[in-house]
Amino acid sequence: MTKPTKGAKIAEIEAVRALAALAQTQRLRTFRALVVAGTQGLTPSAIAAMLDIAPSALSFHLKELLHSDLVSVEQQGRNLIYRANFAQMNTLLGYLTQHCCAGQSCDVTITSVVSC
Amino acid sequence: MTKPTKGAKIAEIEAVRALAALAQTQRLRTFRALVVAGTQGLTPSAIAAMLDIAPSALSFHLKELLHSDLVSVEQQGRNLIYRANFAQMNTLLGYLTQHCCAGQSCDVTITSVVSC
DNA sequence: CAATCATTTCAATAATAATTGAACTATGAA
DNA sequence: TTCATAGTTCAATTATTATTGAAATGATTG
Repeated sequence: MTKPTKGAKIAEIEAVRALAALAQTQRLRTFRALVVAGTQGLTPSAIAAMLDIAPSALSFHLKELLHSDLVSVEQQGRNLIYRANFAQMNTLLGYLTQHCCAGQSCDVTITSVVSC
Repeated sequence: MTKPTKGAKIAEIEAVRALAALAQTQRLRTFRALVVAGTQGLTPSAIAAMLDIAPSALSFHLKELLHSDLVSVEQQGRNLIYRANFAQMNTLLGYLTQHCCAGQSCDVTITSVVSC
């Protein structure tokens, strides 16, 4: 048994914002790339190269992700480093599980999810 | 330990669709209401009353939810009964957990999620 | 300092999504 | 039948999002 986290709470409006941030192909891919990159993070140019997306479009999408708190930025020299905010993603998953997964089959599924 | 489910897979495009379906206040509320209602489900008029939403707007939102397979409908006399599709919600959660939650802190969170 | 690289910002446009109200369809009840 | 109820569909409108390219910002290097 892993130690359970408290799991910060999230308001409906923030949940909607985070869902909207992920509800777009380019942004979902961006976020996934950041998840894969882990603590090291990625620069916008690296992401743009991976996803073949225009810099200004990427900038726009990164801002959406920032606003929903799903990613963070840090400046490093003349690069920016974006990182996935795992805590916020977990908070979102917690919200969805608690509010949108009540009732039957829920705990079964949650257990399956542990395989991640 | 609960028995783990297989957890149907979902493609990126379906995940995006499901996320988009939930990424809107009225629809998130609608879905939540259906989750709470459980197998009994709810009629559009019941939902419209609960959420104070115009019938045609609700119809539009329900269609979005249907398209993303997060809800199902069944006709019953002159009413329609909408129900949350828990399996699809679980599939979405599985997708998010596997693809957007890799790396550190994931299993910790998943465990916390079991409390749902 | 001048040049360059990384990135953002801005304005214009294009594309999608949401809201409204009226009209339509189907079922069941009087 | 005829009427009322439940819900959808449609067209018009409005609002929100996304894409583009050009210009601006800011840090680093020569």
